[in-house]
Amino acid sequence: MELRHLRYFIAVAEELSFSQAARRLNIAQPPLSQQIQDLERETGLKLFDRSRRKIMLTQSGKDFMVDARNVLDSVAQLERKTKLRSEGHLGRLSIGVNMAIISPHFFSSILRRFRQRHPEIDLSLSDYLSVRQLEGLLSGEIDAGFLRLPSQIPDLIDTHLIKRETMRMAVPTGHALARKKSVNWSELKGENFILINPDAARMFYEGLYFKCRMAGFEPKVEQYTNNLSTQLWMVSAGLGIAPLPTTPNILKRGGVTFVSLPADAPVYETVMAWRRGDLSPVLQRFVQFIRRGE
Amino acid sequence: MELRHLRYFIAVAEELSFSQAARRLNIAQPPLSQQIQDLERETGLKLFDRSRRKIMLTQSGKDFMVDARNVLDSVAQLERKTKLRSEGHLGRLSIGVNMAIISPHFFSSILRRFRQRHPEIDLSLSDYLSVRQLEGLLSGEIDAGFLRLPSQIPDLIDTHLIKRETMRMAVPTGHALARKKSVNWSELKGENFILINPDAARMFYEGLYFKCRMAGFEPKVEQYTNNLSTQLWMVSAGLGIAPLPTTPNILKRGGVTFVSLPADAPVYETVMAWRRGDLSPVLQRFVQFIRRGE
DNA sequence: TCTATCTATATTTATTGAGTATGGGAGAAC
DNA sequence: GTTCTCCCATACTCAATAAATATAGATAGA
Repeated sequence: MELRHLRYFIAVAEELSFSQAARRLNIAQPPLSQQIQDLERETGLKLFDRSRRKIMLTQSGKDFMVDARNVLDSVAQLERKTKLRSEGHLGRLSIGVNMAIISPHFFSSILRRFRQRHPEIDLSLSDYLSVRQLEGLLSGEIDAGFLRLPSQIPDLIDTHLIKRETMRMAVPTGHALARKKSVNWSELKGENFILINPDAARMFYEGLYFKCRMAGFEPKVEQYTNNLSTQLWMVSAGLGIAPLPTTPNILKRGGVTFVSLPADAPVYETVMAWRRGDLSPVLQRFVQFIRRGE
Repeated sequence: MELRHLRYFIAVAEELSFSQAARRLNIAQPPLSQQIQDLERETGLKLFDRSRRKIMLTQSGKDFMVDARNVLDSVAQLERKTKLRSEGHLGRLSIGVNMAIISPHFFSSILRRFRQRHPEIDLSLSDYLSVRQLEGLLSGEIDAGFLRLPSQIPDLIDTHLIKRETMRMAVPTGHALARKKSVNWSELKGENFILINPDAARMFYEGLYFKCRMAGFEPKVEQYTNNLSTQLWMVSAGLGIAPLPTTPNILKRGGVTFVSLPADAPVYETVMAWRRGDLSPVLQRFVQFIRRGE
């Protein structure tokens, strides 16, 4: 039994005429008669009563029509949903985001508008560190990620720049450096550095280490922390200084002063990343949506 | 999109191997690859990830599989129900019955056993007079009827004999004829006949009229009634005599005596009737069921 | 590096669905 | 009653396409 049989049957059942149905189906009448006969033979049911001039559905025919319609409806739904899927209007999208580096306002605004535009796309969010997101992308766990770009990034990842920030130094307000607008690399010699845990962020400090070494010293790390908040708290407590991007989320804090670094300071790049060559229509939509800044 | 595409797709998705799926489908591997490619082109979706040795379903593929299964399930259900229908195990059967002439015990016993044997067949019952049932059969209102056979029956009706009864005469107990075991036709001359309304039963009295005329008189009709009960009541009240079948449902009644008629008395034939050539599998089952006396 | 295995491509074959021509039967028109 | 018309069925041909065969390319494992 093929869909053709069911489509032809429904046409004849609705028109109650072979020739009329054939016209509607854009085929000649004889093959239509043939197919219906094949169907009747295959099902073992007499579907039509052709004894009179105007053909009639038998009871078997009426019963069969209910189930046949059911099949054709499910096919129509399959085709409808398939079209939506292929156009990226329907599907699922798993997004990773490092909430420590993305403005919640910016991010929720994006998601709100995207959900509004594409209500049929299921979004699932995960708060992951940047490195974890890259793993997640490669393993297929997430489809897109908002993360801070490490110095070198896998060849299999494509990115779109969201924000580019230069590095500044957070110093305790009472500290000698706090009185200056900007400092040279060499002036940082001997200072205690408070850095984010190297597991999560080592790669982000590579540029810093390089500059310091060029200036003739090795940065002295006083303490590693897990997050920006603790990092800033430690600075304000006078435990040391911390390199930070221009606009961290937790910006204002008593006892902390931000000092500019030379123009060749490392940059923080916040990007949206996804698997290079991932053709998922939903992802395409999302990337396009972000790229256009909608 | 054809069912073939979906069936092939499901096979590959389940086996996660083209060659394995091809073996299962009893086709060669190249046409299977072809069909899947056609499907991917038609849907605009990349359904499989063939980049590695072991192929994988893409997310689109997984989503598509849900709906494809849905379609194939509805087809399977159609085929299952169609098979049951063609074998007469599933369907509807509209039955007419003249409860005045059918033993309720006999009839309900039949229906109970048939329903037990064929729980998927919907039975609908209508209590109709015999003539009305014949109309109902011809119009398609009912599919089978239990009725008393008129003298001549349409050519388009097939019947199966349920019960054959000879005619007896019900007379008031005090009546002169009541003392006799049997009476001749000529002895009925001058008697008042109480008959069932001719609209419903005229044809059943044709044989009686014929015999009376042969015996040289025209039956004198005292009264027409609607049902056997009234008919018997009138006899017991002494208003006249009434021709009745051997075993009417309301048999015993005070003041009424049954007297035999000659051997050539008309017979009452209770039959099951259906449209000649009606191939409805459910009806076939029912007819067979009754014929076999199951 | 070689082999085995799996999928894709190219080409041929066979099946079958659709088209054309025609016949028969049932109402409708005359 | 006869003819006409419309509609479905049958017989046969043609064309589209699914499947088969042969083969190439790729990848993992020996």
